[in-house]
Amino acid sequence: MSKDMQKGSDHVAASQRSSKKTEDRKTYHYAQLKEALIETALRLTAERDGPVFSLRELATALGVSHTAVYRHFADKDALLEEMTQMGFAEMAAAQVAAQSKAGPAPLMQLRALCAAYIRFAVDYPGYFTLMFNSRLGSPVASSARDSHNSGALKVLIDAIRACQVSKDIVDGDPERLAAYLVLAPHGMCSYIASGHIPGFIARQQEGLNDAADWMAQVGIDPFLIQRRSPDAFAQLFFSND
Amino acid sequence: MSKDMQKGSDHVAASQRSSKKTEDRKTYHYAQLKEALIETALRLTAERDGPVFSLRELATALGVSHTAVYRHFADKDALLEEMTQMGFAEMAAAQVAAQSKAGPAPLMQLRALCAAYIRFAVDYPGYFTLMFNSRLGSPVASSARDSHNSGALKVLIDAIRACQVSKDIVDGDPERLAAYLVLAPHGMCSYIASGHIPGFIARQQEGLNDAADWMAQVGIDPFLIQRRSPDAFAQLFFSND
DNA sequence: CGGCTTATGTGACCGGTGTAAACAATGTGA
DNA sequence: TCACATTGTTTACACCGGTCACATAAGCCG
Repeated sequence: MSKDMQKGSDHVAASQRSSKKTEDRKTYHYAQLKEALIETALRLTAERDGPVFSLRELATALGVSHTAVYRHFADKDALLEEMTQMGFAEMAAAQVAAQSKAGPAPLMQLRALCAAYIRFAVDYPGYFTLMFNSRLGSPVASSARDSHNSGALKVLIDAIRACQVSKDIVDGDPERLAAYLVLAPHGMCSYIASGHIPGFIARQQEGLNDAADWMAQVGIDPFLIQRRSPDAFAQLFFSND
Repeated sequence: MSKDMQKGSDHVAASQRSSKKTEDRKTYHYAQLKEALIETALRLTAERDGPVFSLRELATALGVSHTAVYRHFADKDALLEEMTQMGFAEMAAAQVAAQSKAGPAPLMQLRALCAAYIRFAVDYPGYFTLMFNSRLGSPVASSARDSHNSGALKVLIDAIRACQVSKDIVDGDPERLAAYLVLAPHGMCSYIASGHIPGFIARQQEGLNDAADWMAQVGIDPFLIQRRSPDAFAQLFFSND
């Protein structure tokens, strides 16, 4: 069942070339069909803003019989599940990247993380839909998704801890803070992924990019030790009307 | 090339008819099949936490041929679309009910509305998934959904206006406030509907019912004119740890 | 009443989809 | 070299959404 994940760095291209040899007789295709399947499935998911493809389409796109998929995945859900895990990994990577670009200030890092959450859903709506808005049947998948999700949350939790150490935001269970801070961005992402961008974002902000930064500021402010005054907060909230 | 070798082996359709033969008309069923279809479809959706049924299953559950559905709906999306609209109507009704139960104070009403948003997703996850987490193809459906959604938002916007008049919360575009206030509850609902209840809610709160009230308080507080102090806010946020 | 139109349900069928089973070609280790 | 596990193919099945020709009930009009 568990296959050794040998790292044949890229023989895919080579084996694909083999088919170029004359009329690609019955010679076989991939040594690593699995990688190619995932890759293509991810591409289709990205193109269509969601895991909207059939196994047959996927297989024929790679010039392979549709049942070949079952040599590498138990069923379609297993494929989707692996893709989902890669989505969480991608998301975590995006978070880390955003954090490291934000400079040394813990509060700036925290804001960058919140903004990156939104940006991820904007940049990869297919991933987001796959990860959160689609229904994987098996409870196994669900638990795996949960663990990966908390893995992605880990970065956020650490950032919150740093902000507490630097006395930027209030003390208290960082996990709880992280879960709450993520709700509003997640809600917005859910709207976006389902094709419904809240009107005030679409109209009154210049774009989703700005909106991400704006939301990060607004969302975190209530937890700052040195909060804005009510007036200043309102001014921030209603900026660029 | 096997187009049609044997096709039979499904004659369950007559069973229900013969069973009701004694008291009901033998041949015909419903003058209003449409209502029965929607009703059953909603029941299945509620039972399965999402619109997970086939037209054939739906039809046979009512003892009719699956093509009968097409006498009342153009296609499956049309059925789902009508169900979606009923979902928004149900949600708006729940909002109004919650508001009227909250007493006369505008701020209490606003809190009740925010809590009711979450409670709706908890009570009717099938509806919620249908309304927000499923992908209706047609842009028509999407626009109808938007308008109905803003219809549901209308109640919230009015409540916000009332709170501004009563000097409970800050001035500013009520629509924008409404859209933002709804994000965190919606994010939580999206988590819930996708089977992922944030850990801190499941563990540290007594239940989702309490969590709804808690979230309404926490979410609105930043916009109060008489905000809590940072300490008091933190105390509220980390209540019942 | 009889005949017409219209609304509604039926069955046969099409292309497509996920999945299982038997089979065949490949590569690898003994 | 040869058995054998790996991997892709062929065939087949049950199910799905959707179309079409057809049957039949309901209503309407003379």
